[in-house]
Amino acid sequence: MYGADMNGLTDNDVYWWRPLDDTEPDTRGKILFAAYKEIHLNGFQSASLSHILAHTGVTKGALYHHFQDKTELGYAVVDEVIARRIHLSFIQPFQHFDDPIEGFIAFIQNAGNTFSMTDIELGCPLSVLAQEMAPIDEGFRTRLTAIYEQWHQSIADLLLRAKEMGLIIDEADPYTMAVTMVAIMEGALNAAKVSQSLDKLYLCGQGLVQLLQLIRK
Amino acid sequence: MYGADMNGLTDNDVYWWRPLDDTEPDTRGKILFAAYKEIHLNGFQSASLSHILAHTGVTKGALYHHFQDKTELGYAVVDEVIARRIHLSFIQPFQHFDDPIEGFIAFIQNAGNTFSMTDIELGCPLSVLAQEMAPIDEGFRTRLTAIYEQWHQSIADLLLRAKEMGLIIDEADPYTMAVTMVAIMEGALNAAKVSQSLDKLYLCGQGLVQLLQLIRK
DNA sequence: GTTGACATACATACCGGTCGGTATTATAAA
DNA sequence: TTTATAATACCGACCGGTATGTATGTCAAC
Repeated sequence: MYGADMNGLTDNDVYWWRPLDDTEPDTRGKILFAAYKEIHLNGFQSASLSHILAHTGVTKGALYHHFQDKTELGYAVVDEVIARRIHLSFIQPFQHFDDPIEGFIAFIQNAGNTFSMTDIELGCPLSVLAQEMAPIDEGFRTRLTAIYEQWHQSIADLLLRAKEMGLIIDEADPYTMAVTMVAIMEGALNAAKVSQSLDKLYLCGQGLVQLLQLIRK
Repeated sequence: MYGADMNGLTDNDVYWWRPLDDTEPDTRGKILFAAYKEIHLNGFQSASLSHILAHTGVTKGALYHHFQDKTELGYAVVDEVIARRIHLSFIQPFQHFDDPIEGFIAFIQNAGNTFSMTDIELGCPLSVLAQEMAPIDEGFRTRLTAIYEQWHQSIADLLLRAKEMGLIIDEADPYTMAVTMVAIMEGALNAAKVSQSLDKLYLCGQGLVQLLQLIRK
């Protein structure tokens, strides 16, 4: 869902949101993206600054010039990389469907193709960080909660539109369904990650589509 | 769902499956349970053997007498603590419902009461370990996959029984629905953990109950 | 007197973080 | 246009602390 080529962005440029000319060294950006990958693979606590530096060729002095400490680097990864990826892959696309339910179903059915195997192996970075850091660092927790809330709200908005168009049954509460559907998507990615295959992801996709069809009028 | 007093077991004895007399020192068991708690809180990689030893009063020599290394200790925690907790809380109860669907719904509606705040804060230990270790250690991954597979299968069995009893619609495939429903339960716990409240858990519970009622005949 | 169940002291490696120094660029007075 | 000054960007050796893991010793039981 935040696949390697989604939205025309690749792993190497998805985190840029301001134009850069070639001469600009952009040490900060290099650190940020290397940190994102290291954290995605190892989690925040086990992420090694030495590894990040080794992968970038940047020195420790440069890192501590741009970031106060490891925690602030982690916060920056959440704010500037993860939040943006989730927004681009899961929030923005849902705002432009003509038929909300049809669009949602098509999105889910297409989702399986948008994943690289790396995505499956490493799972959703939002979920990974949330599981690890939510209980032990309030700064991470509030940031991650805000991202989830945006996600829930965007799906709820979509279902509300569907309801106003008379497309879904009255018993389906948009926000309740939105939270449930996000849970399915995250649970699906988790299951795929553990089993290291797409099978469980497809099954959850089918289950989610079936849920959408069941609440359809 | 693996709440503090679930199945009449508490955090302090849920991991015992063989009787012990009072004189038996059971150093291994003490290490095992302390390691479980440390791993549940910090994850495996950040779990500190020194912390575990400090909490138990056991020495390093004893630890390395009973376990080859940290990884083997982690495997033992999965095999002997986590697998058992999941089985007791999520698998065993589902095998004794007279009416599968009614029993399932009652289980979900009651689930909110069985959680302690610690459960919410720390999340599902199965999910936590899976997210962290699946991509980087095959021994963990296979063990955790096996637990998930049992869980999926037990729900699928329940839904198959329901189908044979003519309780659910033909379009509902038991295994597909089972995987989806486990995804909802895990996603729900994750959402509750991040938001540090039961609200999202209840919403997902409602969503799951609604799904069950929609596939009902 | 051999084995199992520990206890203690130590070895080694890596961790995040600091700090004095330097190269480059920007600003602006002379 | 030159030159003084200041801020920014970066370098890398070093530090204290903690991590896992090991080597050796003790001691009770059979």
